[in-house]
Amino acid sequence: MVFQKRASSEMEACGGSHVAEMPRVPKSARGKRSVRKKESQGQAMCAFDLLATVAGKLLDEGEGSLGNMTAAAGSPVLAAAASAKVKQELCDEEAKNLKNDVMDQDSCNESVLISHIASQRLVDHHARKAEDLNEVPKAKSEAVDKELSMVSCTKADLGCNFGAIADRWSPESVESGAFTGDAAANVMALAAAAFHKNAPDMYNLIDPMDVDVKPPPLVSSDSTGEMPLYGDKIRRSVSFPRGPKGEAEHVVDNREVDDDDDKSSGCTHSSTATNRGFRPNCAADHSRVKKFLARMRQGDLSYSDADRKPSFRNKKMYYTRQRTQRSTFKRRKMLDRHSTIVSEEFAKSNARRTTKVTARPASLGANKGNNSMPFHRSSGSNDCHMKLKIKSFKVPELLIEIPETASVGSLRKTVLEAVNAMLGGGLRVGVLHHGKKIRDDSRTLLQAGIAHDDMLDNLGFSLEPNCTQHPSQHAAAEDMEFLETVDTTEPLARIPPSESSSKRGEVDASHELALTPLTGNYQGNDHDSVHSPGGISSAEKASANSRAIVPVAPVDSSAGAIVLANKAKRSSEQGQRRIRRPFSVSEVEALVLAVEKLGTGRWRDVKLRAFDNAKHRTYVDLKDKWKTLVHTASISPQQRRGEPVPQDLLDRVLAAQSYWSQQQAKLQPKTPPLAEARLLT
DNA sequence: GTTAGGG
DNA sequence: CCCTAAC
Repeated sequence: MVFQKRASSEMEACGGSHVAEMPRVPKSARGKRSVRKKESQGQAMCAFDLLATVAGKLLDEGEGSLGNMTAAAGSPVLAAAASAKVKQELCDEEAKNLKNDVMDQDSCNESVLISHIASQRLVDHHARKAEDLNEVPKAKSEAVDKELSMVSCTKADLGCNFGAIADRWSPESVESGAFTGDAAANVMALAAAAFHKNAPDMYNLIDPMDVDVKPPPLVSSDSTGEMPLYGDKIRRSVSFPRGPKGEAEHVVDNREVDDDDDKSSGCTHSSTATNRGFRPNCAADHSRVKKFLARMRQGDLSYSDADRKPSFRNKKMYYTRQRTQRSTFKRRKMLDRHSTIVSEEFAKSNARRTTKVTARPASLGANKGNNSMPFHRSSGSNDCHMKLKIKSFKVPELLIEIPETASVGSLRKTVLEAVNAMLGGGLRVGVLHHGKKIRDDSRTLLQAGIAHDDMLDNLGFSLEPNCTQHPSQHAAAEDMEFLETVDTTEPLARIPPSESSSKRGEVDASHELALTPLTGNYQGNDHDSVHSPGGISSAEKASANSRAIVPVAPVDSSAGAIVLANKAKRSSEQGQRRIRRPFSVSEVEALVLAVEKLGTGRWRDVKLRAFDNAKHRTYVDLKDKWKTLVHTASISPQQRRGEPVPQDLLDRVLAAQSYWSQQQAKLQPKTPPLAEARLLT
């Protein structure tokens, strides 16, 4: 039941006009999870524009979900009226069939509706707060807090952080920066503006009292589902370098929602912001609101059960549809493991005085659905537009250390500081396609391959530290692999960015490893193959990374990411297939050299010897590559595909293969003789 | 954790 | 590239 409703809601969210079949994206699909495109016919819009669009949407979201609350707060009458209206809406909703609603195209004043909902929430919030103050003293409050701590960082926590962060931006700066400078800067500014406005309310929302134990009727459950900024699952991960402020590292213990596709709790609303030139898709938004309402009724926005009962969550997986059996299985497996980890961590934290838990990018927003922000960008031209729905944003991982004896409040504060430190310098938005980061802003969406159906599930966005200002952070966020394994050992020679993008380049070159022609050691950098249209797949790196560390969703390394919903880690993402990364000639050369030296049965050594730096190449990959090389060398040049491998290299491949095969054969015979001898005796 | 080989 | 059996 629940699932079905959700499913339909999901589609609504994508746009009422959209005809069913919205392939569900495995969470794992990094690039996919965050954004979905609806219709696309022509894309003259370039990636740069896309960023701006996203920024605008982000702002809209903020205004819609929080800004209105501010207004309501200032006017009791308005709030009351809004309250009544919201309730009415809810009632109506009850009686309607969701699917039919999807087709309802007349109602476009979503902003109004949202406003009402927000108002209602605010009213409820204050009412409850007052109530708690009078009737439920500290005892209860503390109990609640405690509970929250167990559940880990809550959504509210993250929300708080964001609010604070946003607070650091001034509206003025936002105004001036909007759409005039660097796309990333614009996005940041807009986001900041949105958050800034809501900062006060956000703080209110995070008030301990706000987390009412008793789920208030209807709109009430929002206490947890409101902020799209938070996660609910604890997860361990890699560390994050100190913040720009030079503060000590922080460790956050937060949870991450196992962003199940069908599970969502957060709710972000969007509102029209015509003054910025953006106009949400009325039909889509309208239905989104309905979906939201429906969810609230179902209590989906609550963090209760699902968050604390892994088993329950797993069960839900059975409802995940449109997924292959295989992926489903994997996913389940992953979740199970994840649960285990979470438990272990809890145990550890209880056992030790100081816990050091790395939190994966908390899924900031509520899980999906509600965070979605379908929007439509209207430009004067008659270009075909793409409709995108950003389900979440990811933020870089944080490492926080805090004594167990610390209070929840201090934890909150610590997290806040960590986030501030990380994001204080600014954010940039990354655009991912098929898991690869698109670094060339000048390319059009069409050129970047972001078009039509394929991108529906392959386009993603991520919030990243602004490397320009905080290189260290960037490194951490974008290339945790390096931090973990390479940074200190590998020669980090910089190579000029090969891209031609005018607006970028500030960031990318930083972690490029030089292709040092050492003796057969392919010192290629992990990013070598990535550039414009397909930057390296941070996703892949992330997945590989997380695989090595935790069975959770991979962190989009390239971006820090607080995915509003991810599970983020990408979480999902573990099941995601790694992106294909064809071997370059230099890599082949290194491989051949290593195999010539070591033989064909020592892939691990080959890896260590020649690809120790290429974190994305596992020894299995090398073995497979050798296999294909041998095959390639055996067929006619006409039958070969892909980047042509120099014939001389292929010849060496055959020679080496032949040589080592013989060696192996020579060793084998030794056994038979013994056997024979045994038989004879 | 590695290897080897099929998919 | 993935997956598994086998070690």
